[in-house]
This record gives sequence, C-alpha cells and structure tokens, in this order.
Amino acid sequence: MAFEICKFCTKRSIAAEHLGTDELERLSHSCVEVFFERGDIIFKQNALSSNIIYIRDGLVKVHIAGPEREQILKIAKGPTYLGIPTTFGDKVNHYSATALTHTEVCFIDIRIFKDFIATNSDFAYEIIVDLCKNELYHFHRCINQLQKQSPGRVAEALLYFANEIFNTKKYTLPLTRNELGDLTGCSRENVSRILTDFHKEGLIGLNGKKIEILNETMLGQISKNG
Amino acid sequence: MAFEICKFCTKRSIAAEHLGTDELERLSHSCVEVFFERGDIIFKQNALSSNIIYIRDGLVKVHIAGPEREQILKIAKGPTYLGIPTTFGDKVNHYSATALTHTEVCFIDIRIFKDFIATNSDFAYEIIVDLCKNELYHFHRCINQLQKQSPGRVAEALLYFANEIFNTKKYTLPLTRNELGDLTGCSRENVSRILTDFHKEGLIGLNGKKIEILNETMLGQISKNG
DNA sequence: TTTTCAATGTGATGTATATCACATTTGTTG
DNA sequence: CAACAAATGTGATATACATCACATTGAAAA
Repeated sequence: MAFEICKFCTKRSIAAEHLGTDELERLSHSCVEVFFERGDIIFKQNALSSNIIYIRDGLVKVHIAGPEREQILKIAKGPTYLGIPTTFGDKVNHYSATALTHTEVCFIDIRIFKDFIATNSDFAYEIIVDLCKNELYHFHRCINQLQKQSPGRVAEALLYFANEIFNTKKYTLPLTRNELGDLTGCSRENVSRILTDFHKEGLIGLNGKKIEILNETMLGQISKNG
Repeated sequence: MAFEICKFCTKRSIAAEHLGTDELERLSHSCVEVFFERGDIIFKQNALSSNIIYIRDGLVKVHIAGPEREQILKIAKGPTYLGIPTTFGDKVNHYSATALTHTEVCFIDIRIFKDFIATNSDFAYEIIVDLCKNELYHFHRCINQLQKQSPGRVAEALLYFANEIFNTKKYTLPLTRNELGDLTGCSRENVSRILTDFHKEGLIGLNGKKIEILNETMLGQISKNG
C-alpha cells in the first residue's frame, strides 16, 4: 500500500496517536487497507487470525454462532479495533465480523503490533485501557441481555442506534428484523410485535426500517427496567 | 508488609514472572496482603477503585447487581487478577468480589502497576494476553447463558466446578442454591428441581451441597445443548 | 440442648416468548 | 415491468420457568 498512509490517516486510534513518525512509517508497511460493502465478511469465526483489524470507518456487526442461534455481540462503529482478544487471546477467530455499510478496514500484521507494545509503553497502555473499557461494556451489555425482558432489550437497541451510532433521533435501522432479533436475543416475530407496540403507543415513529424516537424518556424507562 | 514477600511468593502471576528482582522489591513496597473468610467482601460495586486485586489463593465470586437481580459473573480461583478492567477502564468498581472460602488477596497500588506496564514490555504483553483470554471466556460464557435452557446452564456449572475449580468429580458446592441460581440465571426453586432431576436420572450424586458427577458424558451433552 | 433463622424442596399457577403457519409487503433479479 | 425471493406482520398454540405459598430440613446462635 502507499507509504505514509498511516502517517496522514485522520482516523487513527488513540493508541496509534502515540506512535512516532518512524513507527507510523513502519506501520504503513505492515498494514493493508480493504473496502467492504454490506454483507461482506471481514473475518470469520473459526478461521485462523494473525491480523489486528482496525475499522477506519463504517458499521460492522460482530457476531457468533452460539449453541442455538446466531448472536450479534456488538454493533461496532469506526474508528475502532476489532478482534484484539481473538488474536492475542487465541490464534483462531472466536467470532465473525460482517460489514453493515460501506466499511474501510485496516489489516495490521500482529508482529508489528507486538513490536509497538514491546517498545512503546504509551501505545501498550492505551491498548490495555481500550481492552478494559470494552470488557466493562460487554459485562453490562451481557447483564442487560440476561436480565431484561424483550421490550427492554429492544428499547435499549433502538436508543443505542440513536445515541451511540447515528447521533440522531431519526435514522434508518441497518438491520433486518431477524438481525435485530439476533442483537436482542428475541425471535423476529417478537421484535415485530414489540416495534409495532412501541409505534402504537407513540414511543417511536416506524416506517419499515425508518425509525424515529418520539418519546425518549419512556423508551429509556422501558430500556432501564426491562 | 514484610519486604521480599513478592520476591519469594510461590503464587506469582505469569505477568509478574517477568519482573526482575528490583521490580519485585518495589512491588513489595506497594502491595498489601489481606486474608478474607467466606462471605467477606473483597471489593464492592460502585466503590472507587485504585488498586489492582490479585487473588493468591482461594475462591471468589465476582458478582454484580443487575437491573433485576444479583448475577454472579464468574467463580474465580486463585492465582488470578481481578478487576483490572474496572481499574483501568474506569475508576469505579463495576462489580463486587466476595470470598467463598478462605482467600489470600494482594492489593497492588495501581501506580506501580502502570510503571511496570510502561517499563517492562513482557509484563505489559502478558497483562494484555490475560485480558484477552478473559474477554474470550466471558464472551462464550455470556452466549451460553443467553442461549441455553436452565438444565444446560446448571449442568455447565456443575462441570465447571468439577473440572476447572476442584479437579475432582466429587466435591462440596461452595454456593447456596440461591447463589447457584445467581450463577446460572435461574430461580433457586428451578435450581432445586433441576438438581433433583439430575439426581433421579442418575447423572449426579446429591447430598445437600455434596455433589458427585456420575455420568459426565450425559451431563456434558446437556451442558452443550442446553 | 433448644430455639431461631436460613436454606431447601415441592406443588400450583401465571407469564413471557418461542414456534408454527400463513398472508402480505418489499426488494431484487431477469 | 413481471416474477421471484426475502422480509415482515399477525394469530394461535406450546413451553420453559418465574412466582407464590408453604412445609421441611439443616445450620447457627443463645
């Protein structure tokens, strides 16, 4: 890939901001940028993993085939690292990542990543912080998945898209009903019923995949209490 | 605390094995060992966290008050770190840890931990690996919690105690029925019914808290499929 | 040793949601 | 533009398990 791409990248991670000019140049030599479209698989569960994946821009679903069904672990929005646990914790992908929109991905050779950890303590520290924050997020999301009832989980998902992904109350859901079920642990029929109920109760505007949050307070209540 | 305690500790972490004599001596100055008995709270959810907790020996439940009820996230067996995510990812404990048996805990000042990360890349690398492995473990446990039915989750818990905690098919459960419910996401009545069913079906021996795995193959099947 | 309290087991009932079936709508392909 | 496939909505039914109530057993405290 073109030299200096990492040097002039405007979507660098917080950790990468701690890399010097030399390090960024070395990174450019061990980093490949690839574009994906909706539905494209970025990496596949059970495949070998020897790269660190960095989403520069776009939206990705991180998903896993569980004992009974597909589960979406997270909707990840660039810029962000994916799959660090699966590359450092094991050598095999424990989950898959699939693009939901046009997505720009950097594949980083793990060896240079390890070099940076070994030689740049600010970089290593930011990676540790990033891993820790991710784990806390997953803990809370898991607890909410386990303990809330379906309407609470669906409400939580709708608010997540509004406040964390699109930053607007009116957006187009980048998921089918089936996928929304995979994200929230419901059947697609139950998702339909809940969305229709929310619409009838005036909590959201609903037109196919177009969602509008009309009563964020009430939706927040439902989300909080299940 | 007595100098050199870390130097001659036989329960050091993999990461700590990479510390030199000087570093271990400095660690001794920023490390306090405390003993806990069953029921003692090691750290509390929502309290400030400025220490890294290292369980030298003993059994601990990591638990969180969720939207509806207590949830046990993990039964942790020494030697192991606890709460690194909660100390690096935030400054507040996101969950609690409570001793289930006599437990030996080291409280390590976070500043020296950060120093080691900054100056000892092998140490930092092992901390990253440890965080990654933990996250993968939690992912799978979460998926299993979400997708398996109650008998599968209870079977999984019984096998976890047999194979990961006690390393024997005959052991005393260190949890009440209520706590086993917190670990598996069931009510205590359902846990009782399932244990009684397993006993009636000859899968386990059951005498109060004394458990004996009689049919590991079948239990493994139930655990796997829910 | 007795009393008290916590833990546990069991039966009955209610609830949330999956599953199944099928019709309708929407998006994609030829 | 029509045909086809995927996505979606809705009704009916089944199931897993929570909840409630209460009796019994075991552990702890007086």
